Amino acid sequence: MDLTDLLSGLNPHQREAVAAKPGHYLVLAGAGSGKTSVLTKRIAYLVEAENIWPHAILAVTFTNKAAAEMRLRIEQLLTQPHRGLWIGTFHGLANKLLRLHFREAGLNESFQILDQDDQLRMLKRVVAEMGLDAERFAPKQAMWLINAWKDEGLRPDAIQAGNHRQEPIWIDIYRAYETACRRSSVVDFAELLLRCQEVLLEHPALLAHYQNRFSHILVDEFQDTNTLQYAWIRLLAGERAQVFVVGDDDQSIYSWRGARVEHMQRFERDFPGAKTIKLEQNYRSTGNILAAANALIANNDGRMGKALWTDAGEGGKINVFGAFDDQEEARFTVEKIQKTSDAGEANGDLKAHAILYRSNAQSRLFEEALMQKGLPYRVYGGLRFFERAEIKDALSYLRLMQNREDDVALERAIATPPKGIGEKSLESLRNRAKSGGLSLFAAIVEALGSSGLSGRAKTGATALILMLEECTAAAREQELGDLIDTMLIKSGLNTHYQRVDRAEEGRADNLAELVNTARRFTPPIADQVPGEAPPAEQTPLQQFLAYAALEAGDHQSKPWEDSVQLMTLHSAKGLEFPFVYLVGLEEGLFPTQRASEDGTTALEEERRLAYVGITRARQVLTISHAESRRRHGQYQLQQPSRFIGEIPVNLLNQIRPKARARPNYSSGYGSNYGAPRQRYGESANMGLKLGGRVKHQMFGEGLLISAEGEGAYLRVEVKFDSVGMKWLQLASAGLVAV
DNA sequence: CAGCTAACAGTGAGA
DNA sequence: CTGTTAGCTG
Repeated sequence: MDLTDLLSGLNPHQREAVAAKPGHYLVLAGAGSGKTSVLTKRIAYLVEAENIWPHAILAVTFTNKAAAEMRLRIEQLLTQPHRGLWIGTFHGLANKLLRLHFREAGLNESFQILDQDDQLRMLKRVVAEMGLDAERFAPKQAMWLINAWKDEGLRPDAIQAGNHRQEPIWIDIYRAYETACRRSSVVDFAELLLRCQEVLLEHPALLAHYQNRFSHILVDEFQDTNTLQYAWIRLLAGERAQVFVVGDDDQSIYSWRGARVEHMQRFERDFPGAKTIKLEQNYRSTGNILAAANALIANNDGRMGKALWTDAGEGGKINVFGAFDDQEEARFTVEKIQKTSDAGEANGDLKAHAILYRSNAQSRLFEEALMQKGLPYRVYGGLRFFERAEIKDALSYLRLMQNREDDVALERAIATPPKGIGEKSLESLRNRAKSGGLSLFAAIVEALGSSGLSGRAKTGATALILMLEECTAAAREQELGDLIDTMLIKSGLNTHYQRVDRAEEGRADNLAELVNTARRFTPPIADQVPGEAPPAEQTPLQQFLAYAALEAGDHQSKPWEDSVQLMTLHSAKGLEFPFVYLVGLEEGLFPTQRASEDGTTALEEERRLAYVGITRARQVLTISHAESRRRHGQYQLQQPSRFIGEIPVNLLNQIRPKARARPNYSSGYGSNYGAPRQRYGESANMGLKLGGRVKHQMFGEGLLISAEGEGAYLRVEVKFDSVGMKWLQLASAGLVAV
């Protein structure tokens, strides 16, 4: 592709970013502003116009999906082969580096990657082996702490040096976990990055090599980088590389995962001479939707500042529907989808509709309503292919073929299919391993030699060892797919899951699908840089295992189908839909109770989440809330979310359920002469105010605690001096202010 | 070892 | 209320 093609069709700001002069750049890219396009064209521009060698470019993303998309688009843009160009996720690239330099990193050549489930199992064992009470020292919390520490780049000793508020025992758990991982030759996700960082710091020659190699580093979704990832970028960049990052501080919704939006503000300081380019023209949504998004996010402090605009016209207003309860909300939403779809507005296209909610639990009612109407739908979330139990069982055997020391895999293999090695035998084996500082596998071998196992367990253990030997031998002769097939038969997994498989679970099918996936699997091509030693050969099995760990597969089991899309706001980030239904906008739900209690920072992240939700919509945005909702089994009265109130009323189109007279809550503005400007959800309150004293004919005097609902439905909670808390229907309670 | 029952928790999820 | 898990029983 030639240069003019590359730059044509770009707006001035996009062009400025794509064809930027040498230097560091922070591209502040609003939702729908053509961010991915700018990033990929920047890379193409560097190669085609600036004659930068592809192998001098490093592009980092957070998800495999983003990396794959970028790779594809670059292939289309470049005229020359892009071999040597490193595009990948932080973890994928760290894995690549560690495989190349496993010796320097102090790792076994066939080290395996632990996913979250493996990590938790590992920690359960560590906590148990330390003789700690798993109630008080919950492995889950240990996992959370350890990951948070690693994300901050902290090893156990460094934590002790600094000040932290955790009991020292957690650090001991961290230390014991590290020992266990080292003994098993396994690394968790955070470890990939941390170890990578350390190996570069400890080997100046290696660091210099990569700093020399990469003259250009590009980062996508920069607002999501955690401390370690940012440090990694700075380290690799060194003094020489030009760094080009793209992000949106208003879409930072992962602080709970360690992401630090502050990196955006720090960028100009840490990378001297860095320039900021703002992309504010939006190519996705109508004007009203953008106006709503801008108004909402303006309530956050400390933003870098950015306002989306479009030349595409205003579009319709934002629909707001206040349902009587959660079921009505679901019914309404589904009916609206059906109507829109039938009316041809959406071309009968169901996948043009997305129902977005704050938490996964909310999907149920919508699923039920969709099912009732016979509309196909797809729910994002849940287990992914490589996370399914039967797949993880199979992967455990494969991991053992590569690395017998992999204790997590071995425990899993011992458990399924059952081998007569019960909890008692396992316990003695674990003890043997612990006291001897051995891996579990070594402990089994030793126990067999010294007749440390009883009859049935002995038979099972011998069979397992033999089976692994046979499979390992087969691995030398067979193709990956056949090899997995062989393993599934020899391990008894096939028979086991054919027997255990219940209708609809399709576990046996999944195992067959694993074989298919392996047959289709093409290992990534090792990029050989001219004048450098070829990278060490990895077996296809090893590469497949790394792939399975790093790319857990699609979230939904059913493939492509025209269906309504259901997902959380978090997983909607980066997507867009013509028709978006933002549901459950209620205080306590969105923003969550927790966020409201935690204060401004947490609330602002919720607001950014709402901003992400609004900006997913291309044509029509419908927001809904229910006045009453079943939560944890009981009906609770809900107030509309403050976020609805933050959208100017003139952008809203109030929808009222038919056949039921309902108060008109947004018309207070104007008709209610002299009243203070009303926000959505507020209503006149007969001189009563929250926190004030009130009097009831029967209950006497009390304190007005809270109010929910609207107009005729307005209910108040009063703490009476004599009878305690009561909920009252304001219209009929006859309360008077004292 | 598998299947059942009781107890419990209940925000989000990338690699 | 519901889905998950730990622990017990057959």
